[in-house]
Amino acid sequence: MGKRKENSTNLLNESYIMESCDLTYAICKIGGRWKLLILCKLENGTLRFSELRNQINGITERMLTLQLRELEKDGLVKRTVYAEVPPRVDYELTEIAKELVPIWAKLSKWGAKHKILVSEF
Amino acid sequence: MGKRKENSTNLLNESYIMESCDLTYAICKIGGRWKLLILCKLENGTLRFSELRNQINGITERMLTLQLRELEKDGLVKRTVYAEVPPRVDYELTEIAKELVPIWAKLSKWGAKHKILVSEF
DNA sequence: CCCATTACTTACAAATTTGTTAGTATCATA
DNA sequence: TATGATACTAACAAATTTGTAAGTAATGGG
Repeated sequence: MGKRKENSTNLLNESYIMESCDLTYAICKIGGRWKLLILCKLENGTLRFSELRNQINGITERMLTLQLRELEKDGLVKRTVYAEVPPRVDYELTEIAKELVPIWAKLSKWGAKHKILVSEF
Repeated sequence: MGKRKENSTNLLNESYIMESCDLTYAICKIGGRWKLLILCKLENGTLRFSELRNQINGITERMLTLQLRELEKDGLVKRTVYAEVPPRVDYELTEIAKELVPIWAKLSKWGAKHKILVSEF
């Protein structure tokens, strides 16, 4: 998000892990603080920047921008800019991201169940 | 992993997100740097601390300990200590974690596919 | 008594992520 | 000409995660 240091142990470890484990790779792509919330909001269709901002409690414009940029770079979100003033930018899920939706659904279900189980102990 | 500051915006945001999105909740539970690699190694059965350490390239004992502790606290891994010297500690997936295995498998597949697609552009 | 083994801890430092605050550009409209 | 709306960016600070290096306890074997 800021630039990362090249050749830090940290970065090397991350690279190694992403290479050696497709699962880690997958989850890294959606691992930012707000990414999943953003992706979930987009499940039902296109939204513009301000709509996302308003639907996600607590996110700052900076964070929203950063997370969207990464999602875009990673091919999960498509960004469309309209040449209007005031500006208008739309975001939507890519095909690749849509493939994830049914998997998310299961994970989400697991999360809900697990949340209860753990909080009950 | 170190203790977190109470009442930081960061922590509040995290709490909010975990509450409002089961998916984020789920993924947070497995989001540590080495957690998935650990969980994957345990898919085939019980391993002891040193076996995990040896099978995961680059992990330090500190990190392995920290991640295992969180996985244990979150109910994903079961820790069994034997009263032996030198010490012997076994780790295995819990039932809850095993429920995730088929989901991981799909995510992992997606990751593998996505990795290729993105690197090709 | 000394050493090796195993599964950790501890104190510290570096890297990374996240948050805060204050801008910026553009142009239609008042 | 000043204002407002929208989607950002920039500089900085705080919080959090990750890594480094050096221990520790207990006990069987030499």
